[in-house]
Amino acid sequence: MHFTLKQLRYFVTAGEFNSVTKAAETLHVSQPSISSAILHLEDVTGLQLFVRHHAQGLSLTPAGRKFVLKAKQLLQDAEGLGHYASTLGEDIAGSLRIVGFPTFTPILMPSLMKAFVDAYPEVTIQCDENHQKDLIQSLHEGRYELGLTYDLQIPADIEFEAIIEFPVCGTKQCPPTGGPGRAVPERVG
Amino acid sequence: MHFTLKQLRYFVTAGEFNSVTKAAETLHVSQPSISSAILHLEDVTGLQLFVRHHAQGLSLTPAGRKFVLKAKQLLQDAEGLGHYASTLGEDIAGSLRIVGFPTFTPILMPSLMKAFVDAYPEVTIQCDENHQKDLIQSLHEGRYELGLTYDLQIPADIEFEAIIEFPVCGTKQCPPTGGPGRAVPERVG
DNA sequence: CTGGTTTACGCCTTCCGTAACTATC
DNA sequence: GATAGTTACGGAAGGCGTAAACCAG
Repeated sequence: MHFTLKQLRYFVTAGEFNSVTKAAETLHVSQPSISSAILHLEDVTGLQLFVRHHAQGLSLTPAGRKFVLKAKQLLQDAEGLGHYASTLGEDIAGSLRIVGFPTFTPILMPSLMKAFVDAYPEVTIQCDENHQKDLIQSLHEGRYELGLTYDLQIPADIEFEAIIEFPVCGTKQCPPTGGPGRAVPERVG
Repeated sequence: MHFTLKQLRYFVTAGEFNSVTKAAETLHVSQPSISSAILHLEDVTGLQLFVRHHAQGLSLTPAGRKFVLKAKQLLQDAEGLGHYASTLGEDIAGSLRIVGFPTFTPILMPSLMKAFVDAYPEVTIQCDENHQKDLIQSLHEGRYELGLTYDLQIPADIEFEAIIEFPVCGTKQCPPTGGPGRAVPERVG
């Protein structure tokens, strides 16, 4: 029993208009595309979904009517999933997990977090502490989006960005931004 | 924001195993298929769903973990829709709408309906009456699955099946079985 | 003859699998 | 060197659009 979301979309809009042609215009495709999608659905379900009136559109059978309702629901859910993914990328109602190096995290984090939650109040922040090795590993495992530590032994696949430097001893104090790979700053500001 | 159910399936099983290879074996496809599906999803959502550990599988990012849950739900719904379509074809918890010709419907229907509900107790039957022209039209419109009438002026696209004949005058008294097109008897018994 | 759906067919995109490459352990 | 994920590329399949056929009013 295999069908695609596209086929459901074509079928549902055809059902809403009771017309292949209208559906084709609405979806900006040709009539045969709509028609074949419907045929395919009727094939895999074994149902007759439409009654064809050759010169004046089509109308749903009782089974088709019931099927449309559920199909519409599924399409809405699919669209909802897309929206949901967007919100995950825009940190709306998202959560940001940060892991920091113990020695200076208590000193730096409060002011950083305050500035961040002022700009993005809908983000919930969780902050833990860990030493370098475990810190790197937990970033790799995706348990945190952000780490705050020294620029020491940072693997190449973790993007590093300096926020503070200590000129006296040449050591940089800084936060590798983001989990490995894609940069986080664009996502969280 | 476009993705397919197949891509979601590939992604979800990869997430369950934390491995492209295991997912490929489970789904009987090659690794590149899984990989490209994931890449596509990461592309359209703008999210990083996995952290890649080159030599030892992959692990979901926090965003990926959340996305998996919703995606899994959608896949279950999709499968549920397929099951639902099957039940529609097997009239389980289905309804059967019959329209009969007024003169003899009150005489024939009771015994027919009794025999039917004995065989298929889970079917609810609705029975109306209408004269020939309206009867045919409502069958065409899919408002009834079955009509009970004389073998007179039955369009070619409605399947006719005789159940009683009147030898005296040569007129057949009979029920066209099923809505137009596909035969209903196989579906309802 | 008109309006609307379906079939026929050729094109193009997408998906898939094999093989080679890369990176970690 | 072994394992696992990704890239490259050639082939197959499915989806799409144009054109033609079909069918009812």
